[in-house]
Amino acid sequence: MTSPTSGRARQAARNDVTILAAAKEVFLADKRAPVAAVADRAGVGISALYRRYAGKEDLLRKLCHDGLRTFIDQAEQASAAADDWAAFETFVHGVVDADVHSLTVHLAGTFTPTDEMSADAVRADELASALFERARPQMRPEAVPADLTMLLEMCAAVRVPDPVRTTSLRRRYLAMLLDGLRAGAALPGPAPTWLEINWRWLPRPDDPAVNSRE
Amino acid sequence: MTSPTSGRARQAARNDVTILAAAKEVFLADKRAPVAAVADRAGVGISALYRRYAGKEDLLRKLCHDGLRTFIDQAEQASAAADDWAAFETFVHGVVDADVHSLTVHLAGTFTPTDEMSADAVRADELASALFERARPQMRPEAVPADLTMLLEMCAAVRVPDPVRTTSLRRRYLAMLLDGLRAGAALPGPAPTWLEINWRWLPRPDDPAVNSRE
DNA sequence: AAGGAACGGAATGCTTCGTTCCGTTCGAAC
DNA sequence: GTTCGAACGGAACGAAGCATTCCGTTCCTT
Repeated sequence: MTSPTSGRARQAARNDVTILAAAKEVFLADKRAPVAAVADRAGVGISALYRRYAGKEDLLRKLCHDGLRTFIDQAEQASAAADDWAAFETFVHGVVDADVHSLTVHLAGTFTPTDEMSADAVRADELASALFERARPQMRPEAVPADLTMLLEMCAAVRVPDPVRTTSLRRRYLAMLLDGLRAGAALPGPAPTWLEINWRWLPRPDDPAVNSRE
Repeated sequence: MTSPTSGRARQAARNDVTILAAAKEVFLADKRAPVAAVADRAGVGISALYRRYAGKEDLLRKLCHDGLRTFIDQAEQASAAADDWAAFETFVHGVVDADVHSLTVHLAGTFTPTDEMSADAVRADELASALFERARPQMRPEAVPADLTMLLEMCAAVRVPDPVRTTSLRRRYLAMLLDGLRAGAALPGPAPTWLEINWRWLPRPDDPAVNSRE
């Protein structure tokens, strides 16, 4: 009962992860993709999906929350490293490789977050900031934790049709960014504010011109 | 006749640029925005728009081509600088500030390009590569011209609701990227190929899972 | 005063998509 | 072997969104 090794229940359990994986792929490629695309990608019917989730928003929320948890896991694991810069680098690599940023940030605004998600978001922020602060002595002086979000955003923008190459290329440009984060002349302009970083999560002020709908 | 300073014709001429500017703003924020959003932003009716363009695709094409020409202009102007790195930096700054990259790359695939556009695209590529090669001696050895496209892509990913701040923040991260482009340890993985850079322009192979529809 | 270029915006028809519904399948229990 | 029902597949439905068209109005121009 707890672990059916065959039969219908087993297949259903397998579908649980298949659907989630398909959803991740599909919505990573296009956050406005139709639900049917997820079912197609998973090789199941639409009803298999609606049996598990109350609606599209529910699925999106689940996906995003999972991403947030992965983010937290990566941060906690990386925190164990003794070397400050190595801990930071391990963390960032983990987040970029898992494409967690797209999941948590690009999907923002497509659903209303639960209280638990908000709490996790705060915790994720704390962990990431702590990691950042540890590595900060080795960075240029104007760097702030909010920069991390933007760096991740920039890495997420690197995308080619082949997922493997996407990961590889992201590593390439992440290396450049981290080198750029460490040294060089003074950066122009003020650092990003908390509001600028988190605007996607804010309640929609019905400003169609400013709120990107992509 | 050639330059009416008042009256209806004058207003119409003004609308020409107003509509184009509105379209730029709107499609920059959301490449899948409805045509009506452009008219609203421009403060005109829909017919004012359809009087000027045969359809949405026509408008998109015009917008993208204008962006391409701006790109070429920036490259030609920057080429005049004597210092190789300064020329490259001026060029990149110009392109990033004008948000030309979004126009030319993010809009790719939303219309079928004209022959003239294709020719301009080749020319743009040549100019940019030439600028890149001039500055290359001051870069890390693995850097290739295709990296430039990716750097611009990454800068374009930096976006906050306020356009002014967006420009400012892009400058901030562009500075980091350029510092990262100049020195540091070896970059991981192979450089991007031409195909990886230009896949958005290729004819759609009807692969909904790979082709992002955003 | 007439004519018409330019326009505003409602109306139209089509496409896309989320969700529901119903008939089918097939492992499990007896 | 037969029955029961959880899990499905996928067509059908209805709501929205959107590109484009159409028609009545405005107001320069002559």
